[in-house]
Amino acid sequence: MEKDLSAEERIKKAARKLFHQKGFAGTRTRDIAEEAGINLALLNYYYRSKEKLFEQIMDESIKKIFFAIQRVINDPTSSLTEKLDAVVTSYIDTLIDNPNLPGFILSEIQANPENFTRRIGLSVEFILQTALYRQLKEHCAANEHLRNLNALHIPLNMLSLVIFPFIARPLLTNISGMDEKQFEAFVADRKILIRNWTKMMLHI
Amino acid sequence: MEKDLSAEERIKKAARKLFHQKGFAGTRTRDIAEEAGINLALLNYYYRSKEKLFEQIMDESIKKIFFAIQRVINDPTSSLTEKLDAVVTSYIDTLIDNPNLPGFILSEIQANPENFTRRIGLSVEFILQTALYRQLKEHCAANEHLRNLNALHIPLNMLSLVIFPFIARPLLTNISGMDEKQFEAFVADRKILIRNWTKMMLHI
DNA sequence: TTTTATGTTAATCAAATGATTAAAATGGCT
DNA sequence: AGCCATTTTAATCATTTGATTAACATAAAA
Repeated sequence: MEKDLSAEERIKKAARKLFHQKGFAGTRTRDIAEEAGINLALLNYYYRSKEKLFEQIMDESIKKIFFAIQRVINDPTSSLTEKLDAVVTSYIDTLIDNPNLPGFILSEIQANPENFTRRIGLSVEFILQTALYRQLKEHCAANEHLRNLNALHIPLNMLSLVIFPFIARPLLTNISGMDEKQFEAFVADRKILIRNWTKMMLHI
Repeated sequence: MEKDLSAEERIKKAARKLFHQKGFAGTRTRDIAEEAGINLALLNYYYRSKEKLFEQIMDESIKKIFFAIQRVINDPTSSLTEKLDAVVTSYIDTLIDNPNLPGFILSEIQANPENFTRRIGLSVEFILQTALYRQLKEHCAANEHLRNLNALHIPLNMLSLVIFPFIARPLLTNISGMDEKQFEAFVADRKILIRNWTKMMLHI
């Protein structure tokens, strides 16, 4: 219970933590209030309802995970290789700071797909129109080994390799016996590895 | 409402569908009853409680996703390459038939990690002791380019590349405009692709 | 100091939800 | 048919849970 934050901020912080962990349906407003160290009524005083509070958290979460890399992949000056490198690095850094973010967003998408295509909708088409994706398609078109490859596989692979370890973290650490520090080192190692694997896939 | 199944079976089928979609907390027993076309009380008559019913669904789900490949990866007669191929193929086939399975299991792990390490615990250590993993480590040890690579990255990559598209399916289909058939074809294509990418990573 | 706006709390409400009960229906068995 | 075990239902209960209310506290403004 951090006294240096305002009640409103403490509520949002607690809500983010619990929503990220347990999802919307699995989180009770009373738990948020307790985690924030405030009276339950204050939650409704500041945020009107559980839904409204959730919307705010979700919007901020989506922005964080989608827009973290937007500048990188739209930079017209950098090369394809430079972009691949920058994307992987900045994404992994974001996820190390917010390890539950991917699981949270993907769970809520699965529980409520309609809601989501609407919410993300516009801010998602941009992926196919980024400088990165254009460079990728050009590269595939120019390389005879890649000419029959659906270019979509490549960014999907990068996201898979970056994100999945965070989603499967409890399992992964349990299997391998890694602690939190070791896990962070393990995924940090993957910054370079994923860049190299991706270059292999692209025959670079 | 399939009349050819017993009430007990219809309940389990409905429960599986809803739990897989909405998770434990997001599913109401009344919804299960309605989906199954039976009276709510019947659910408790056959399964005692929502928790007990969930346990059954979860146990079966875990078995399905963990033991689908157990024979393949423990086969002492097949080569490493053959195993990689078989694992990817059988896993993707399983997931095409059960597209919500990974999202379901991973969501519940995230919401309730303690519960899970206990539940999976024993049946998970086996991964590090399989024939596949041994062959993998031997291969890495024998190859100078791979000697400094933590071998764990490789099976993790395979699982990432296989599973993640199913977890991100709503997003993926939304971005690319794929329909269900096209998505299935897309992930089916990945059977061969992932095998090849994995072989690249292993310098095979 | 009184007043007023803002922040906070305890108590309570109403709806949702998991579960139970007691009665009714169903189907085999003699 | 009559009897018995099993299955199914409607009605109800008890608890949980999101939300509201009315009172109280605090601090700034007049």
